Amino acid sequence: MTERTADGDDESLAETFWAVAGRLRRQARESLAPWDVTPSQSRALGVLARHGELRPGTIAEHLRIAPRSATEVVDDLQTRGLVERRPDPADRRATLVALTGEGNRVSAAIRAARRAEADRFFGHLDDADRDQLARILRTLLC
Amino acid sequence: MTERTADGDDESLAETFWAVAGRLRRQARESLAPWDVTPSQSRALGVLARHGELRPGTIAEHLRIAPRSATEVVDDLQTRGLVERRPDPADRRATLVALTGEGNRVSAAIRAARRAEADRFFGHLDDADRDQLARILRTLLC
DNA sequence: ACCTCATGATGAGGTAACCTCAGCAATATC
DNA sequence: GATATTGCTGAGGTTACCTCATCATGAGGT
Repeated sequence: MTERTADGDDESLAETFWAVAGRLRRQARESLAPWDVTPSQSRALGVLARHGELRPGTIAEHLRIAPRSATEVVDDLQTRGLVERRPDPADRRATLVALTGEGNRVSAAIRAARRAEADRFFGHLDDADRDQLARILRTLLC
Repeated sequence: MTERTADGDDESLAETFWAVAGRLRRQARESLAPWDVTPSQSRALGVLARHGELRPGTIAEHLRIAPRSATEVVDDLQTRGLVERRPDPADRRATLVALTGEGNRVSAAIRAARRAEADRFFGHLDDADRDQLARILRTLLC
């Protein structure tokens, strides 16, 4: 009886926001399944695809995570053969991480899949709402 | 590739969404620090405060997580003395989870803190945008 | 009464995505 | 040269989930 669903719980904007985040997260994970790549790995692939070879520390900055965490993501991508490390000729402490051929292919495929996924997810909105949402979210980022 | 943003990698709505999510998450964690309660625990406290005593499975539904995961959150809250379990008189398989006195106090304090936090976070928006955002997010939840 | 199936909670074990702290090597600075 | 800083990584921890198997109980049929 009454409402059984969780819909009664969005008393605040934040709650609603998190509910949406959960959905989006699940869907992202699902849409990445064909490549056996996790969301955070795919984010790192995206950064590399956009910026070319980078040091782990720089990847960390782009992903807004701790340097140590980037090491981990790079490790995972390397064992999957999607990236390779090579010494940075400019600084022998440093390492450069670059996409392999496979990494480039997978990264491109994922990019397409993510776009499709976003279309599916945000497709329930009309164009005006999508624009509104984008604008409001950007406002929140200051 | 036409990237405009120097340090922001937000090429899509989804990226922007996750950037906002990250901010919100960090801020939530911070604002909960005084009570040594994690975000997921605080969400469970909120559900209990709003609905009164519930079974773990029902809490799971409200939080949109697996029943087993609710058991875990309840465990944590119980060791912190914020909730207690008692047998459900209506079904001997089931357990009811209720806030303790302490749980009620903490839950109320957190509720206030979260409201303050949300005001701070979403306060950059004017009323119209806040309404828009809430409406759009609810649309995304179907 | 008995059998079967569904349900509620939980034990065991796993995963993703982070974190900090300490240490090593190389570089920069004085 | 001595010292501080930087870049990466090993070790180990945390949060918040998950699935699968198990056990007791409940509901329904024969």
